[in-house]
Amino acid sequence: MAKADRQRGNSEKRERILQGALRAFAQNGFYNTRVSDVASEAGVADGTIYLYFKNKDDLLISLFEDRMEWIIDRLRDELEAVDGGVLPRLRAFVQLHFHLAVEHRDLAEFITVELRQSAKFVKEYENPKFGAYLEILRSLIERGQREGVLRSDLDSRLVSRAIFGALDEVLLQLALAHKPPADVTDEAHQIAEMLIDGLTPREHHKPTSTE
Amino acid sequence: MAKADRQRGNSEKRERILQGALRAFAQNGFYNTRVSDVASEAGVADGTIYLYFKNKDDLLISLFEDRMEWIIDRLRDELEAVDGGVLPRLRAFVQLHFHLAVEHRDLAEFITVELRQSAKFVKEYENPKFGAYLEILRSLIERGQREGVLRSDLDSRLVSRAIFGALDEVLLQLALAHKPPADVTDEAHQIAEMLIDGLTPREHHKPTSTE
DNA sequence: AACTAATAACTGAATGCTCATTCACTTCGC
DNA sequence: GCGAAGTGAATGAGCATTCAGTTATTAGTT
Repeated sequence: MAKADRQRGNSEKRERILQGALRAFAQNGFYNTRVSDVASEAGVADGTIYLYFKNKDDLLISLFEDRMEWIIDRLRDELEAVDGGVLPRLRAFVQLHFHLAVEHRDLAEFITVELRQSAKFVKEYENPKFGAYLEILRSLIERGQREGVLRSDLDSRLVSRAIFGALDEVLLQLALAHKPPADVTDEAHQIAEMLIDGLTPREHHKPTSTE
Repeated sequence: MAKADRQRGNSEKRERILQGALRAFAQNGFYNTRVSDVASEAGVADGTIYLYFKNKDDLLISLFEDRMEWIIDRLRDELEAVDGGVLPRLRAFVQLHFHLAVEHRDLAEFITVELRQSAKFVKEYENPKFGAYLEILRSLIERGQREGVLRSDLDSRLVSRAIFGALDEVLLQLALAHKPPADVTDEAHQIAEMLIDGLTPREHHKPTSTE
């Protein structure tokens, strides 16, 4: 059990550091956070961080990877648990997105604020996990299009990006404004209805095929 | 004309610095840009920047104010020139948003990437210009709701944020991907159609009033 | 119009501060 | 008592900001 303990000890400390980094970055942003801030937030010495991460950039990227993976797993699991077709799942997706964020405010602030920056400026980092997130949404939309419950004249990639953007922006407000859960459910509902109405088929969508 | 020349000379240099800052920030982000980078981009000495701006933060904020004001003025002007009701204007708004961004890629990258960061971390800066931008959209939506061409069961503030988010996220991709203008028009069109279909009234929106 | 002086605009090397990162040393687990 | 894990003071690089010195502009005087 020695090995297992070591393992556990190791990754427990790693996790503590990640948690400290999350709190610190969410509060002050990556560039305004000192490595020593993360260290004291995590209750370790400055040097310890370098036993688990190559440098400050690596800490940021690792935090992304780790937390995004967690989010994606939860989303996937909870979506699969939703019975019914594409529309209920889309609604669930929006609700989940918002409620996850409210339950984990630090995480929400971190991701909404740092995602763009980091994607662009942390050299040679492609952010594959964010791609996976979008992919969940995209495949859901494509399925809806194939089944005929969603209009097919829109590009699924484009639409999923637009939806993500809408959610993300509204989220940013929610996270910063400390809104109560009831409001969150309501706002999520409104957004979901708007998006779904925008995506369900209507007569005028195919003016060429008069058949 | 001596006085006028001095004036012109002054603000021309200020503008040169802002332009340099825009290019530099768009390329490398605020935190990865040295003041001396801005200086050389603008063709002035490092010290000169401090004759026009209090410090690096002030330069960032001034750039926001200045460029946002320019954008807002253009949006307002061009929207007023659109005849017809709310729907054509909404469509025009989306097209304008995208085409402005493509014509001014640096500006688009700067705003999409730095807006959130700055809003949150440049102390005591409330970003009133961004509020004015959202307000244009919100008042357009409210008018549509009053006139009955847009559904009234959604909060206009929430919706305008969601729309901004959707546009902004798609824009980010467009700006980074260097897409040709034809694609831009098409993507703008798709987004506009989706949003408008999501916002126009349908029977099921008021299930309580069976009347 | 030429000269002078006063003022404003500009310059960029020097200053000093803020951290990320390292490493000689200590502590822990076995 | 050995190897791994952890520590935190010391190092040094990077960079925002300053300011003594230079150059351009304007106004005043003859």
